[in-house]
Amino acid sequence: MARQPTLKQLSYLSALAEHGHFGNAARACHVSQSTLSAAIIELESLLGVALVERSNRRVLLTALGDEVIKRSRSILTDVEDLVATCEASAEPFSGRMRLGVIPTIAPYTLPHLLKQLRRKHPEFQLFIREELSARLVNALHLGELDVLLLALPFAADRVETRHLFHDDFVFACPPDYPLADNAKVHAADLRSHELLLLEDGHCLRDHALEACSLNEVELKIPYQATSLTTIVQMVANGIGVTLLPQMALDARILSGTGVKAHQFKESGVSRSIGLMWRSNSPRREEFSLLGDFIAAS
Amino acid sequence: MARQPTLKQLSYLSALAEHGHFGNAARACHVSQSTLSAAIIELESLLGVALVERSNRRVLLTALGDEVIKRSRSILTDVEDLVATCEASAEPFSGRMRLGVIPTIAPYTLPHLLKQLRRKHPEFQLFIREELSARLVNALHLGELDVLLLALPFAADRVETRHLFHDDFVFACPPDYPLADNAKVHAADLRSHELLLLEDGHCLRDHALEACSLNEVELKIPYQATSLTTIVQMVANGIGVTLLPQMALDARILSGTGVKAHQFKESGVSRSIGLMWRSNSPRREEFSLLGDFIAAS
DNA sequence: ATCATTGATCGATTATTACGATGGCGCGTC
DNA sequence: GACGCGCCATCGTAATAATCGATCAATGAT
Repeated sequence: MARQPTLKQLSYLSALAEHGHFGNAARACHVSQSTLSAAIIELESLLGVALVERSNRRVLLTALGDEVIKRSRSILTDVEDLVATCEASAEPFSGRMRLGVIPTIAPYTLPHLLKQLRRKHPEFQLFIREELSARLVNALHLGELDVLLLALPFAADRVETRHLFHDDFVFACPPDYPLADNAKVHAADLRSHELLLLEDGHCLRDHALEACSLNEVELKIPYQATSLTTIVQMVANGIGVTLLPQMALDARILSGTGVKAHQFKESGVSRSIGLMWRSNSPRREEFSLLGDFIAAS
Repeated sequence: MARQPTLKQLSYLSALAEHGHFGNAARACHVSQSTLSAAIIELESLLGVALVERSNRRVLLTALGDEVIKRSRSILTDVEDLVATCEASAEPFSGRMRLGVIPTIAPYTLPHLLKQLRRKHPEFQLFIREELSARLVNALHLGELDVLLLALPFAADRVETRHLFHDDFVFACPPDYPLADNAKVHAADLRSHELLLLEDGHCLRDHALEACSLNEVELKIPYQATSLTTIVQMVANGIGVTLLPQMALDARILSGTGVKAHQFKESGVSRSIGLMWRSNSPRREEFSLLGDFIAAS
């Protein structure tokens, strides 16, 4: 395997080509003339070719030297770009980050969040991936994602989580449902309704039931949908009732459907929204700052 | 000025990303694990960012690390290309060379020479510049050219020259000129003819006169042309006679014109064709080999 | 609980880089 | 044509950095 020239050698060569003079080039590089001379000699010896032609009056580039200079300058520029990229990423909200989000959060939180991020931190590149919690955690451990935005708790090893805010559940029923407009419902009353829920795998399902202290087996669950929007349509058509997260309502998921929403009499009927990252991730503070940002926006 | 990462560090990082394991990567780089570990730490410290995420089971790349890896690989490839370019140029006839040629040689020698070069040394890139000797020497000293192919002698400082071969002069006259077909002419006889020569600056003019031991003032020179082809046309039209280099005849400069060529009775009526390069050029042997090639072809 | 694996750390050694001083060469000058 | 000047190469030495083997600490696996 042939040895490689040093970036330092290449930059010295570049300076030499620019100044056409060993002494001046050395001064520009903040090294002694002998150092630069030795570096050029070493470089030429390494490459096995003559790059510059010395004379007492000036220094000339060989035809090959010219080619090498061009390549060297390109390489040096690339290295500087690499460093600049890292420098830009050194401060929070200026690099790139891969965020996994579950489907019952993404459509309701991301539009506003991304808009705010773009406004406050235009350099920040946030890549989004929307999948079920289990898949997200898997991707997290595979290193495909850096941090997850999901509903907690969700069992996972070697991770840290941070709670951001609570997202209340509300009771959603058809327009003609026998319930006064401003009435609040009891979580326990759900047992007597045809409850529409998302299909297995969506944590919203589990969290909603748990928040209401309900057990799946004691409920009538006629159908399982794949998205909250679908469920809302089904509720609007009188097929049943459901539980919706407040953030979906805030995002106007009910607008135009006539479906009525009722708060629960009990407090704490909610899910916890939080971040999750690998416990040995080197970007913990940055994730934490992202959490602050999400909670605040 | 921010410090630069080392190519070694970048290659270690690349190996680490490839193997996902410090020990294996170190083995692949033929260094100890501690060395590679220290190098990565140093690199991260230098860039001020976390590139890899360590755990006891595997090594994961940060999102930024992924970006850095991509850039690093590109840089490393560029460096390898640079080295390869030089290696290819290390052996003669495989790099690039800038050759200056005078107008009274170029059209008659280059076609065949370049064809042979391409055949024997397809990797060799020879850049040609055609100008008068004085300009070529100037360009040579400016470093714009590496070597010249011209007629010798030509006064110049700090150069070395090498004679390659003699190029005989022949006497060229109109078809109806009063001279037996196979007759040879005396150089001294030129005094009585209307002699057409190239304009000032062409060394052919001086060399031709000197080869014939003639002085410009004792000749009838009705017109000065800018190219041998033009002169031949004028000779064909009966305007006068001229001296032509044998290489031009070999290149069939007379074909179709009816102009007759006559050798000189004297031997040594010729010009010397040779190479010239800066005396401190580092490619002397290569120029010499090029000379061999030209003389042989 | 114990063990195996892995990356980080430590101290010693070696290799590299850098410097100032000096030498040698080519060019211009007197 | 001898001299002086400017310039790059070389040398010896000092500082710096790279590398190694051994060991430690942390983390999963058994």
